[in-house]
Amino acid sequence: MTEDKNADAMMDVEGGDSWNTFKSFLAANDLRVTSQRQAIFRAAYYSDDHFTAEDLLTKARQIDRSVSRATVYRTLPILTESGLIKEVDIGKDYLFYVSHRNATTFKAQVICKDTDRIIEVDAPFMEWYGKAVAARLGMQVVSMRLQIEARPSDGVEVPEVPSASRENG
Amino acid sequence: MTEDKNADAMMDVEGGDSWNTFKSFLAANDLRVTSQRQAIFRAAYYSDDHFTAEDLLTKARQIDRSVSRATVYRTLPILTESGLIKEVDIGKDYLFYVSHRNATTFKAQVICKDTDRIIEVDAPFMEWYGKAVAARLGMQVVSMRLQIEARPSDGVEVPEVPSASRENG
DNA sequence: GTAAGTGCAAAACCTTTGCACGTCG
DNA sequence: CGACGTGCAAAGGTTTTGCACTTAC
Repeated sequence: MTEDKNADAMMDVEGGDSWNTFKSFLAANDLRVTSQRQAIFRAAYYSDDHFTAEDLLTKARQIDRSVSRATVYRTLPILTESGLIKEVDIGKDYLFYVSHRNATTFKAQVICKDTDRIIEVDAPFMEWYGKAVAARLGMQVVSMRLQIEARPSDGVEVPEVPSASRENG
Repeated sequence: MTEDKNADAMMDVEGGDSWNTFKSFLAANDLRVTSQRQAIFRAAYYSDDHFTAEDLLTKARQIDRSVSRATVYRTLPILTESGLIKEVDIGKDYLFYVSHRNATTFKAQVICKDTDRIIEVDAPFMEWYGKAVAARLGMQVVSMRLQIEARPSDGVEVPEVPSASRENG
């Protein structure tokens, strides 16, 4: 049940057939295509915002009732390793994730202390800077994160950014 | 027991009387000076490396046997709020802390994936960069972190840095 | 003397894991 | 049909908390 055509139908919405990317990744790693993985993939990849494992469980269950928490936790590493989503650790007790659609350059996170909103900001310069810092220590960058906790300046209203938690730099 | 003179005797080792700073902070916040807090302060502030809560418990107990895990966890926020130590979250299940002696400029952390060592690196430029990024969103920086996971470049031996996990930039 | 601090052990919380059953290929 | 995947519930591991006792001031 939940034939491929469902996912295939929406695969071109974002311009790339990411569903096929995912299926290929599964095949390449001798992993099976299950209805649960498909539901979790869809819920995650087409999310417009940062989400937690619990969020993802809820969304995936709206697609396929049989999805369990354990399977969500077991599928998240597959999605991150396939590059379809990105893990975002902002130092809370739980992790966030974001769909990696369109992501090309390095992103920093601005975390609003008042609203808890996470804003992904292009910071291409950081890629160079990180490499330089690491090189000075004779090391190669594996990964990197820049996070800025901030709050609205006095008198400035936080703008509503409907369905777009990404900004350009 | 454990008279003030013990702490007072070592207070000038690092050039500032941080013990008095701590006592003042406690007084200013209507908190009491206890032997456990003194032991934890000493174990934390005079640490030469990043340490966990568990590490701190062990070290503090070498100074005062009566220190409990609960008190360590209850004292850590006091130490960070007083500015004597700094919390370092590198995304593991547990937090690290570093003594904040000498710390003036913004530091980034380079985390060696091979050795798990954390190296504090001066990155004063980041202070400006973070402010600029936040300002563009109409926000003010509350705090910031730049972390670089890296591993030794091929053929490069990681240098031993005895009693100094801080580097200059 | 009284309010604050402490130790102990249990609770909390997200995430992982063991096991028996289900299902993809 | 056999190996991989899943759901459930219990376990894990760090940090927090309730409670009765102790201690600073």
